[in-house]
Amino acid sequence: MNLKQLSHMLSLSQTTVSRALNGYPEVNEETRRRVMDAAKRHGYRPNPSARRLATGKTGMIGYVLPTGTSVDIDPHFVEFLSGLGDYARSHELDLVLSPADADDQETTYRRIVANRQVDAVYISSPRPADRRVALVNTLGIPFIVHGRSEGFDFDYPFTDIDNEGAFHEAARLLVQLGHRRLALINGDDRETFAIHRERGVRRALAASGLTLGERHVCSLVMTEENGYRATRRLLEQSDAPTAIACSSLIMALGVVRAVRDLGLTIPGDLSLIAHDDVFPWLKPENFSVPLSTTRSSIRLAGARVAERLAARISGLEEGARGEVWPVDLVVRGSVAGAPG
Amino acid sequence: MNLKQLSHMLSLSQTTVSRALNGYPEVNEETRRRVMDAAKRHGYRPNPSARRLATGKTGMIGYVLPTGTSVDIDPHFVEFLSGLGDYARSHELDLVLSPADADDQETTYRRIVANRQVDAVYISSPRPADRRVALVNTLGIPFIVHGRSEGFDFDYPFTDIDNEGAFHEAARLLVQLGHRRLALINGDDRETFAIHRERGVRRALAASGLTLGERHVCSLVMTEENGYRATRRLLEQSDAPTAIACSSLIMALGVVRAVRDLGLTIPGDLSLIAHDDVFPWLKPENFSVPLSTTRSSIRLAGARVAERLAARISGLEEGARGEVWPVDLVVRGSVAGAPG
DNA sequence: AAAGTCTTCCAAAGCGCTTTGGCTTTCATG
DNA sequence: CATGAAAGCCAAAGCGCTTTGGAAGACTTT
Repeated sequence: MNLKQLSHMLSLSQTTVSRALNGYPEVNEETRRRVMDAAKRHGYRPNPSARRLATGKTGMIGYVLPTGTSVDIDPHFVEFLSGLGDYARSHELDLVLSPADADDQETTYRRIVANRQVDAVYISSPRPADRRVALVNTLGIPFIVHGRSEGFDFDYPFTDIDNEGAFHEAARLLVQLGHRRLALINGDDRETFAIHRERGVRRALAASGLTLGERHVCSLVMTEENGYRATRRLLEQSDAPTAIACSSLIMALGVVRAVRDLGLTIPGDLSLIAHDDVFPWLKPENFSVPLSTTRSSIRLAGARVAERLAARISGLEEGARGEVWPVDLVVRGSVAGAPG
Repeated sequence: MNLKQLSHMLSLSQTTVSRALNGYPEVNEETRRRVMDAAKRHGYRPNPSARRLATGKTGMIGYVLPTGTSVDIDPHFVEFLSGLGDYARSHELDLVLSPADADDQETTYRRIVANRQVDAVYISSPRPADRRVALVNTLGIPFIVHGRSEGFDFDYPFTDIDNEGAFHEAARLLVQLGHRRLALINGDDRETFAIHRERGVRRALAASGLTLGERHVCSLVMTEENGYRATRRLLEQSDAPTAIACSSLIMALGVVRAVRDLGLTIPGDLSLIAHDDVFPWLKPENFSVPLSTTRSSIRLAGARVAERLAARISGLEEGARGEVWPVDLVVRGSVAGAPG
């Protein structure tokens, strides 16, 4: 059932039927009702391919997925996706993932924009002066950045959490508890979130005349194994830290294992605070010693990004407003006063 | 730059240019070269929207993503996606995720098929007599099932791993080591993979005249917390098992925690084998006691599914061939002879 | 009553591609 | 030298929708 057939059986022109269906004003309400009715009864659904060709609108949002045999997709992605999908579903938006060589995403961005394959895109895990952000900005496609980039001479819309504030609070708490030697087990420090977190820790330490030693900060891909290694390295050095701030729950698993392997205890020998993006399958309160966390649901962020993308597509949102969500500090058993 | 312009500057018809570009035989090789050349030089890329309208082909594969505020996407998904994306990238295929109400995916399947939004779809985490499989089968869109459904009067193409064989081997090993009371901590037993795994364990036990007690099998969503709870329940009952087969590495984290909480040790008091889908961020050899596993890369499965989908789209693959991959049993420190 | 203004509808022109059906030209064949 | 086939090319008809530029009729206004 296509427009032609439908309009024929209504003895109306395609124009009128199209307009009736798309809510244009210049059609009699009575007629509109008839059209709507017939459309529903015959299960008419406009052919999206035809519509896109005519309008350029696709009803899809895009994401360029960095891939490669040695490239792993972050498990956070799936949680973000849950939220995004949740919103997208209720608005009949589809998400198209365009896999790209992790080292050459530009080609893919250009392609999906040139081809009008999606109405908007989002960018995640941005780095300072991220080329993708600059690119989509000049390409002129609506977009939202999940996280933040920095160092541009233009503004852009983003949704981020207050990583600096979160880690500032976490570090401040640890300092208040008497810790003097803090360490930071961070994610890849080429990404902005990691930079912000480090900044937060440093700022809290500086406020008490302390510093974050070179050898007390590790920046690694967030795996359990890296959490373990980093912790071993930290705790086996001469001025071992008495408290660790950790960028991920998964790494925290490794931290806990390392501490145990060394015959130490949490929080007796080491206090630990990790960032929790809220996974349904791994909860900080269920760690052998309940883990203190800075918490922010990445899933909610996904829903929010989808919402903003939809708003930008339909012209309801404009400008370059960046929003920064506060992060909760949840104190549990893994922190205590500094030993000794 | 569109076809019209390109053909105009080549003083050729759109027909010829189109055919030259698409590799049709009825065009002079010399001409084809000229066309190809000009196309490349001017960066001509056929407009996909127009092409889809004309051909019906989209260059996209689809996945209906079950969503809902209380629906969590499985973290395995991201690994599968890595593999899928990896293959898709090298073949210029995009993946469109269509979020659907988890309780009504049919509408969405019908929509994407009716609208010709994708060339093929895949289905994951199938259940016995899964309605989605029956649906796409009747809808006539090319598809591959990742995993298996059962109980149909038709065959369908799938790629699955030998879950039954894997858990059969695992259980057999445990029995050989003298264990008489095995338990199974399984995933959601409405899904085929869980049923197959249970079957594998039962078969191995039966071969030695043993059985899997009702109270020795747990079917739960695969979270750390559920792994913990199941283990507590199992080990605190009168005829506690001396060995556990576990369906996921994430649950195994909970198993280990519960064992520790109870003051027991692995493998002294309890032997443990878990299934490993191979996550880059959590490795069985890094468990406090290296974990024995049945291993199969879900990422490779993703790549394979993409490959088969591409083959079906282009007509290279037909029929309903199901393929079942063997699973490796990797023995590490977490298994030992039965205590006592 | 003439002139303007809405209201409501339509024919037809795209959107950019593929494909059908045919038309030349060339060339081997009898 | 006529003939048939093969090679190489093209005009035009879709694909199914939106949108432009009217046009007819009803209704006010002067």
